[in-house]
Amino acid sequence: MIAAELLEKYGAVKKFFSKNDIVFEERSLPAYYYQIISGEIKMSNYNDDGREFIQGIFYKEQSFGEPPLFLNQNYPANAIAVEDSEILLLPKNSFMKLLEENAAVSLKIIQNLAQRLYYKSVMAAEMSTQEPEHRVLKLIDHGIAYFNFKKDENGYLITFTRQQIGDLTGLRVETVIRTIKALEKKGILKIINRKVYR
Amino acid sequence: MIAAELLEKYGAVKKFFSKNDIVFEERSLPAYYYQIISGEIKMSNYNDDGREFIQGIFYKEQSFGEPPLFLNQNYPANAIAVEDSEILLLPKNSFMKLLEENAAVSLKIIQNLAQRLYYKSVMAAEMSTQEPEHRVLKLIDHGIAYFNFKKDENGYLITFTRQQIGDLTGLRVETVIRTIKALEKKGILKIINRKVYR
DNA sequence: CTTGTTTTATGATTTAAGTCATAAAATGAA
DNA sequence: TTCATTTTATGACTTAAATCATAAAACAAG
Repeated sequence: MIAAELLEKYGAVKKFFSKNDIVFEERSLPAYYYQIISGEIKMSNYNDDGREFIQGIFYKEQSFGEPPLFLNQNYPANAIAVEDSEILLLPKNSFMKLLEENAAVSLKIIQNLAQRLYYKSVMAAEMSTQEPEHRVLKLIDHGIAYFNFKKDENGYLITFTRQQIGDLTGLRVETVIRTIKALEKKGILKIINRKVYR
Repeated sequence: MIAAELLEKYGAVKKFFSKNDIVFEERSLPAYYYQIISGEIKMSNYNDDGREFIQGIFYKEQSFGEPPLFLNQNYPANAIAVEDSEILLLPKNSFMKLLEENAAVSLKIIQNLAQRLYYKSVMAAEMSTQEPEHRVLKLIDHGIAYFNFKKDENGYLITFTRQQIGDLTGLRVETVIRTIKALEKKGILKIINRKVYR
């Protein structure tokens, strides 16, 4: 996350996206640095038969879509507003200038990319083991650490839908539903009127 | 990749690893920046029942293991020499100093992390679609672009074993063997005395 | 308040990849 | 050169998750 004032100083503009609006599309070329002011953005792919895979979900103060921007490569996924969102857009050239002139920001970017790479590594290993219970739990535990899940008297409320969990772990909804029930039976999760707690 | 002279100027030392030597272990804390001079290093996880998942394979001039270094987190995987290798090791503090004093290096690091994140994103989407042919082909095509596969009159020679392809894609050897045969039958790959060409 | 859509839920069935067994080539070490 | 190990290969069988069908509850929009 880069301070909003700094981004604006270099010419970033605020843009509003309604729920389900497309921020950028797979295979298009990056032109901006994106940082969320408010709302929720998901990055996802659709495979040939329309099945979705969610690369990640991003919330306020988080940036997304930098890798292809730095590499001059096409986006490997779509970015879509999950709910009404405000995003700061900074054109690539201005962003690179900002980086050059503010050394501390580079380290922030590095740490952010490192964090995302770490998540991908952990999830990749987990997804390859093929055990739904493992996959779902790892995702949930990662979510607690890095998404904005809130804790109350029942534990952390997992704000992902079963469908989203499926799209993030490569499992089908039915499998996720059954897996979550199995985890509840084992006492690892709680289900309180359909909401999942950990 | 950072110039060897620059690394040495900051105190990097050359270390030799024999085939199958461990460079670092999962769950240990990072202490060095690693850059390969010669040889081949794989990063991989072993799940509860001993099954391996290869996060990546790295060759000369490439660095590996930076994300946990930047995050002060435990390594999520092991690094093992696939063959005899020489590696430059630079202690974390010196590495951070090098970064501070050499702005251009930060951008290199960013681009390198971006590249790896890009690969992970593409493979994650591919692995979740569950189609072995897709997974294997994506891996091979990525390998052609970023690993050192050599082209000859038959096309690019894929220097991964079936087992490695399996460990990189989350498939079993038998499935990889059958998948490669199927891809050959479709004319997408060539098999010339057991070697795979693309 | 009603209606359409999304989310959660469950049972029955299918299927593709995993597992198991076994072996021939190829490779490498002694 | 021989022997052990790794890699590639194939067939038979099993199994776990996907698929298909169907529905109730929850939620959102008009």
